[in-house]
Amino acid sequence: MRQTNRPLGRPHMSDRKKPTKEIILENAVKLFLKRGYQLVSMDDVAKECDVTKATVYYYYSTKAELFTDAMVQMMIRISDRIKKILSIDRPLKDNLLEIVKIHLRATFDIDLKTFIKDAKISLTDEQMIQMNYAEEKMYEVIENAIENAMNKGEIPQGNSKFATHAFLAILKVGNFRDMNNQSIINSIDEMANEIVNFFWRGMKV
Amino acid sequence: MRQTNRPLGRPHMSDRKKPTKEIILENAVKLFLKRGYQLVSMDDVAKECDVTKATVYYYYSTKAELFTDAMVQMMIRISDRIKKILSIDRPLKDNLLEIVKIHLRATFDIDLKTFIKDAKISLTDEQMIQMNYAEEKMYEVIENAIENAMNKGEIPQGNSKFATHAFLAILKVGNFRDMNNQSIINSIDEMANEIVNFFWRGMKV
Amino acid sequence: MRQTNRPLGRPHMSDRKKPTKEIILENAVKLFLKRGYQLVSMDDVAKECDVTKATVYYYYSTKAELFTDAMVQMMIRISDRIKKILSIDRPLKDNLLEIVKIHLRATFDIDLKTFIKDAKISLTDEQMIQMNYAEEKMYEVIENAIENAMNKGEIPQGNSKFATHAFLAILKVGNFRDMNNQSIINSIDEMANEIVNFFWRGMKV
Amino acid sequence: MRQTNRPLGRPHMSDRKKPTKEIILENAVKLFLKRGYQLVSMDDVAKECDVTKATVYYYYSTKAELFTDAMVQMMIRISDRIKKILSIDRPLKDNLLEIVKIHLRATFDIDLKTFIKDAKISLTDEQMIQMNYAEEKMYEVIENAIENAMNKGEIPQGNSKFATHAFLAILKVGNFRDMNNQSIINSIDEMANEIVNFFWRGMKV
DNA sequence: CATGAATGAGACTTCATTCAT
DNA sequence: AATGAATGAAGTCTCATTCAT
Repeated sequence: MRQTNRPLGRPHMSDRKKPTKEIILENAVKLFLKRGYQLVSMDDVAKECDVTKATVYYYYSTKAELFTDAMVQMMIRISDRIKKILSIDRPLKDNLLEIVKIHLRATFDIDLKTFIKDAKISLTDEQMIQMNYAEEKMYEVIENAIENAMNKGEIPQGNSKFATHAFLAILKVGNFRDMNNQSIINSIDEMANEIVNFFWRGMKV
Repeated sequence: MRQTNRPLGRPHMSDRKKPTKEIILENAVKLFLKRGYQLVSMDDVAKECDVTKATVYYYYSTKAELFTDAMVQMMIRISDRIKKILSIDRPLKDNLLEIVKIHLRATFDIDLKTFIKDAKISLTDEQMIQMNYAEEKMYEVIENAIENAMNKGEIPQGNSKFATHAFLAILKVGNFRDMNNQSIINSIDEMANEIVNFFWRGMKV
Repeated sequence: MRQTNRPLGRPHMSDRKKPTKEIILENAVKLFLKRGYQLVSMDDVAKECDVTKATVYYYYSTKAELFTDAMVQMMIRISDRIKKILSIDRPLKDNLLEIVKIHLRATFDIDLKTFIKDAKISLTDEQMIQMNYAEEKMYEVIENAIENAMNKGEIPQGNSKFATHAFLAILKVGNFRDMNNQSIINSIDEMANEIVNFFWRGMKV
Repeated sequence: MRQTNRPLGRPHMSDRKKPTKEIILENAVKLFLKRGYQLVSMDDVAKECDVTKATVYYYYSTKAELFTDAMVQMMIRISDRIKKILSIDRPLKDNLLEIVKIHLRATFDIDLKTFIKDAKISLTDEQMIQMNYAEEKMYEVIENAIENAMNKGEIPQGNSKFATHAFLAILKVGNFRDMNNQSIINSIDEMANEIVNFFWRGMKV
């Protein structure tokens, strides 16, 4: 007779322990996004993962490397999400609206440039290149969609790079909170509309 | 710590011109803007001012206090500059263009929110309030100008707060640099025009 | 006609400002007794006196000197008080009882030796000698009274130095407070009696 | 900071015998007893143990924690020693005499209250509680022995707490040294006798 | 694969003291 | 007589990193 209580067959995904390296990376992403490079110590990461600092160093030989990996991985994930939305075949404006809404619902909002500057002195050139590359890729996804729309005549021809960054910039208006932690417009849907409409009007001749 | 053999005590009044406190504040602003809160040590500030750390502490009893004072002072200076430009009696669009041009010529560009988050855990509530207040004042200057223009019919009535932050957001597109440190549009004047036009179109019905 | 509101005659004692040096000394005594040598800074003393640190240094060229003066002055005051009580012509036991009661009512209780050790490394030999001298004088007052009583036959002949220190030691039992800040005996009078009786019995053959 | 060029990381296990934590605690006890809380720096402790400051912090995350642990451990050791002596089955007076002799031979003598006050502002409530608890336990050992003797009729019934603290107080007379570092009674045995006899007489009706 | 132990460098802060006015 | 400004030395604590096991 079987003695153990383990169910028959392959264990559920959740039962199998995730590789430690992944655990570390995920927690690192979370912590870095919340507090920034300087305010996260390797000890913090270790504690969050329930391993020792030495274990973190076993997988990532410097904090800068962990940061780079964490950021790149995050940017890739963001790129993928955006790409997925933009691949839906409907007017660009609808897709952008969707992106804005998702962004507004997300809990974090950082300014990549200021954010990375915090880590810059610790990063090697190679690491900077990796991050920059991932960053550009992220922008390209949107840029391509805009160029597409321009070619299709959805929006007038123009500087797609400028458009991309203008879009990303206005996106952040949605994250603004005043002294009393109040947003400019309370409803997320209304805010999203306002943002996309503003952008859309800006793009027109 | 300083290595020179400058004697203890107060130096002859004659050889210093500006009050030490001012010198410290100015250098602090400069350093904080360049590197952010965490990456500037009180020693850095002291060295930059050619005084000892203890002297810095004589005037500012904590780093957080120095930071707060530095930021508030900077925001007040920015407010004043913007106010001065906006007080010129000509179409708002022209004034905004001027602001954009000046901003693009300035060397620094920081994201206030991300920037302050870096210092947040060290700041007292009182200090946060001071900074928030100075920040709001800064926004109000632009907001008032926009409301004015709305009332005059220069631009359609609308959410002036949203407009203000949209303007400040797009402003930053001008500071974007890609992997190769290239701006999206090379000429400052062209970029300024693009930015203001984009904003202006976005504001229209 | 007189214009001022100052009353005729010599001004009240309170109106005349006490010499700064005295103010400093008094506050120093107070602070040192409360916190000990190390935990009182010259700044603390200055603040307490509403003068600047430099003023304190004007009168006392080092912290050690201020401490020494403060302690000596305090010990002299204590000697005087004890002397006054002991000079009353009644049984020694009654006088001791009075001393105990007064001591128990006082707010401070320090162990001189431990207390001075805290300052020792900063004190010059000369300063140590001054303090030791004042300390011995303090003990002598009691010692003399005990010797007197021995000569008068009030108590048996014996080692008067031992007796003095035994008395001072048991005195401190009255200051003991347990974890919950409770004294061993609640009523001061009862405690004083217990102490003196214990001492008195101890002195008997 | 240590100047030697000892390589980073953990040294070979072989060349160290006692666990580092123990070494640190022992040296801390020694130093704190000699100089008190304020006058012992973490660097002092580190140097005494021939490790770096960082190592001390590896085991004790604050100076207050190290102090607390050191004091508690010391009080426990004292309790144990006293308990051992008092457990010998002979007249209480003989046991007390033994305790006094051992105490007089020991090199240190501190006033716990004054001693702890020096550290108090740095201690957490929890740490104060730990120390108070250890202190009370120490007193209880003697108190119990006294109560026992009272029950056996060796000494008259009375306030055992008062008796305990009276004993500990007179004990300190033996540690008194005058200006010239002279004890009141030169021979330790004589002094011990004098002390115990004084206490014993004091206890009698 | 993972960890416990150790370290060097550097951060913030305090403080007794000095000196020109 | 009093003070504001400045300093050097030291103290507590943090942290990225290393290494033997």
